[in-house]
Amino acid sequence: MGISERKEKQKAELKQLILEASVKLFSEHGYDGFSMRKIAEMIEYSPTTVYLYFKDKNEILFDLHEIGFRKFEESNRDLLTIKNPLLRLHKMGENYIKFGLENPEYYDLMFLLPAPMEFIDQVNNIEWNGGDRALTALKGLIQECIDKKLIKEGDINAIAMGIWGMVHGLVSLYIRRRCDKLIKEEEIIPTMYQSLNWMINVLEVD
Amino acid sequence: MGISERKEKQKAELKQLILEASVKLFSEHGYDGFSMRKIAEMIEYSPTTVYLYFKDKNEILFDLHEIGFRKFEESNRDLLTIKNPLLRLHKMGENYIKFGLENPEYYDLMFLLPAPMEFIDQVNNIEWNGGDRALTALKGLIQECIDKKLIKEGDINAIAMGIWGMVHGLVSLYIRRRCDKLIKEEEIIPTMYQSLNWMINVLEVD
DNA sequence: ATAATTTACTTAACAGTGTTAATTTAATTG
DNA sequence: CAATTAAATTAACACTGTTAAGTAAATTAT
Repeated sequence: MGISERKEKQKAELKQLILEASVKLFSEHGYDGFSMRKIAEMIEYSPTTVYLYFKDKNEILFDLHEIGFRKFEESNRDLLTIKNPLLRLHKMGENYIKFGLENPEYYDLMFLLPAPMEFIDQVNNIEWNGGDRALTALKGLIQECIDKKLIKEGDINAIAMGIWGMVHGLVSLYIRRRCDKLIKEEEIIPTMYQSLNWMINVLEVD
Repeated sequence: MGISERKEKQKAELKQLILEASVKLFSEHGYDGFSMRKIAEMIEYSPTTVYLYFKDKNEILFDLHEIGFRKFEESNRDLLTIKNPLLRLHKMGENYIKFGLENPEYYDLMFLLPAPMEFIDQVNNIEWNGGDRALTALKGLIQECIDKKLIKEGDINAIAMGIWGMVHGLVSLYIRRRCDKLIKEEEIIPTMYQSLNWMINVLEVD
């Protein structure tokens, strides 16, 4: 059935086209500038056509958030070359901050906006794989540090949430503009890395 | 001029009425359920009347965010009884988390939503006093801890941002539902306090 | 006391949003 | 070539924030 195969391929292509337009629209104009009607306009279809390929706006935002996670994992590939787990942990934190600063729109979607989680709630039997992979990686690395007695012992979950919380907190305070009213412009980003630095230092076993 | 005085008082009263309706609407239904038209309906005026008392929606949200800060400062009054600065720092962190968990809508406005910062940008000669007071208090406390050699030395700004970042990160991951897909429901909140606990412990000088 | 003016508020409208139902157009199958 | 299926569209609903224009009442001036 070559004909139905080609049709499916075409359907997949239009879906891809919608997604690509969405990526462009979202990464350039963020959540506020993002709308179903604008996507339709970009691909030169009527707004309702988009609904033949995606259940709703949240499904598109969920897909975009997954693209963000893949981008994030990509940016973490260079960690594999670092042997020392504590050093790797430090670098992982730096990468996290760097990713957030360089991809604020994706970061927003991955960790700040309600949309992707709302989609997960609506659709059954679906997990938050992106977040799960990230946290699992972090916990594995912390365990390694503890095993090699590089950092002080403690509950893995608490340590992981603490470290994640801190870098996430820094990035999201920055993205949501809670820093620029309190800290001199040119000192914000250096301070963020210094904070991470300080934390890695204090948790290091002497 | 008793007559114009009374008129001004009436104006102030309606402004207050709008604000009270806004508080109720926002704290019960959050940002998504909040609209100018709904406020108008609540106070039984036309939607455009609201614009005679507030420049736009962002001004109302800014005012609400300030109410949130006052509520937060209120909840921190019990800190004054604690003599030991490190203990006070710990308790301040706990209060921060507790406030976020108990007042997620206010927290959203104070630290997560763009609206209040957008208002500050639009209006000239206005500072983010709420955030400024909070960070100043935190930095003062950290300085006290360092002076009394209770915690390891380091750059005050970096330490303050690190601690704030961490508690903010934890609370905002919780509010934006990034925890419940990764951690067992009943373990989330205890883990948050454990994370704080762990951080206070590692930064303590031996 | 009556006319002019200011104040307080409303109606109507614009330009947008997500989404659904009904309808048309095009392609495929019988 | 007709019947059916698939794909896309138009129209509509119920919202949103916000502005311009108009109305009614209260206040001030003559």
